[in-house]
Amino acid sequence: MNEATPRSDEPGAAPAAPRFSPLYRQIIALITRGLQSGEWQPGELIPSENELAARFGVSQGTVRKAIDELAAGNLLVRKQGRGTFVATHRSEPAQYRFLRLRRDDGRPQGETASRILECRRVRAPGEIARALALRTGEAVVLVRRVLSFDAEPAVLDEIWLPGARFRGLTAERLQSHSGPLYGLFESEFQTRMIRAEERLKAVAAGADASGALRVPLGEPLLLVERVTCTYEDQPVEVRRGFYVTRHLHYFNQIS
Amino acid sequence: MNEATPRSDEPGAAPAAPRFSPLYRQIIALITRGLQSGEWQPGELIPSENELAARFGVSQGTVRKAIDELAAGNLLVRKQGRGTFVATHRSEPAQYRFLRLRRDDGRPQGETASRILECRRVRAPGEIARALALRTGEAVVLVRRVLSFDAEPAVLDEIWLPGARFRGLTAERLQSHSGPLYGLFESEFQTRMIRAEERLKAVAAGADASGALRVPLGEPLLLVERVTCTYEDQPVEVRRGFYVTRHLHYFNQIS
DNA sequence: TAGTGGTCTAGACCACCGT
DNA sequence: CGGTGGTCTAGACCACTAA
Repeated sequence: MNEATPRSDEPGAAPAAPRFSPLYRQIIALITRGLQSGEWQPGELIPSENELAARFGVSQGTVRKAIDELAAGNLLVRKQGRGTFVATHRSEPAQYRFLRLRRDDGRPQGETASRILECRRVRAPGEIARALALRTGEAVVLVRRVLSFDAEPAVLDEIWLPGARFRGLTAERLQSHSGPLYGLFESEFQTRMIRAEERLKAVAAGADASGALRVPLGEPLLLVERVTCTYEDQPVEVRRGFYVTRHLHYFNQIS
Repeated sequence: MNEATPRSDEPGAAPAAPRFSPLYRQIIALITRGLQSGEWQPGELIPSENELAARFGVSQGTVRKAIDELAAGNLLVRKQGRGTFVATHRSEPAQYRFLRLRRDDGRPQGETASRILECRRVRAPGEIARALALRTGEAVVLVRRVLSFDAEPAVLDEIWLPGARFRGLTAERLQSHSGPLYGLFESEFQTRMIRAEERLKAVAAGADASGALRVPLGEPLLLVERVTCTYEDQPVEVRRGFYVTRHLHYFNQIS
């Protein structure tokens, strides 16, 4: 590190603040900045460890530790002999990281189809605005869609996105896109979804869900409320999904 | 490593098997064995990195990498300046790793009470036996209980445990115990729960759940089916929990 | 064969904890 | 203060990939 050596932590600084930031944390921040700024696009190869070490003026081992953490956080993907790549929602084998629905029998999830019900620009209700760190009434995009597995309606999604970031998103664009939504967001709106928090509840199907999912009124549905964040933990999506769990289940691993 | 250097991978060995096991993996296995055998009990301090390095005949950095992974897997807990401890379900601040229920308002979870409905030794039904890697008809312990938060019934649990491992488990012992069940299992039955897989569904309350949880028949409930494993991914518990999610939710983090 | 990440070592120094 | 884990470095060698 050429300037601003991390050891300097001025003793007169804020008292309760973290008193020390190791070098590799700063390297993490620098690499993250490169990802965020689009210097390295999803799917692309980033410079080698030695190259980054030279650029940042630290040892290769320190860069290695930084990349280790970023890879653990699913921001980068290491491939021995080839290099380190920016993770992507498109070509990843593990793109099911965010859709945790599985068939009760172990069989693979046949064909997945998405039908867009609507895509409107509206003013953010208070609750949504709060979750997205916007002001109430600011523009948001509301998308409603039904996801089907093997022609069976499985999920009714209601998706809220900040209007500014998703300028130009239309039903046509959504309907004509194939593959995971987050792949579209990443390539068309420079927004990569990194992390999400979900709250799950069991609810009875209302008229809306009942109609869209073709299940009886009152059918127990799994309600999944998600807030998704991009870099720096910035919230950029709120989602309410109603899952039909008659032949499917939400899978979770605790470890 | 004094004997059996990892480099030796005989070329004539099984073709599809992993061809190379790094040193630190072997250290992980050795430390895990120590945990499993009870050489170091939950909550105890394990030897320092230097001491382990000397014992195993490797460098301190290699032991460090092994402990890093074990700490990431919640088997060990590092405390700077003090040493490395065996993780425990008793005194951990993050003992809520396995109970992912939260109040809808952010407030802390007042008092948690457990009422044991029954604790019987029975022959394992086929499905349970399969999940526990037992033979159908082998002895298992069936525990049924209700968990209440602030005197509100919240969870009806049906817990299946291998009879051999949990010899001597009785309703009295369960009822008289306070704190998380896994703490009891760990101190009384030398069984530490490490990892779990859960499948979530929404279901309608039947007569059983309705009565035990004091909710109307047909009330949507969150059904959580869990298989819990101890060391070496050995399954040692099957659980079916019915969660009342009127004022609570199941919290999950995707990252 | 050259270049990448993966492993292993040895040694230095720092931050934190208990005594 | 001594001992612990935490960070950083430098260098060696291995495993894997692609050209």
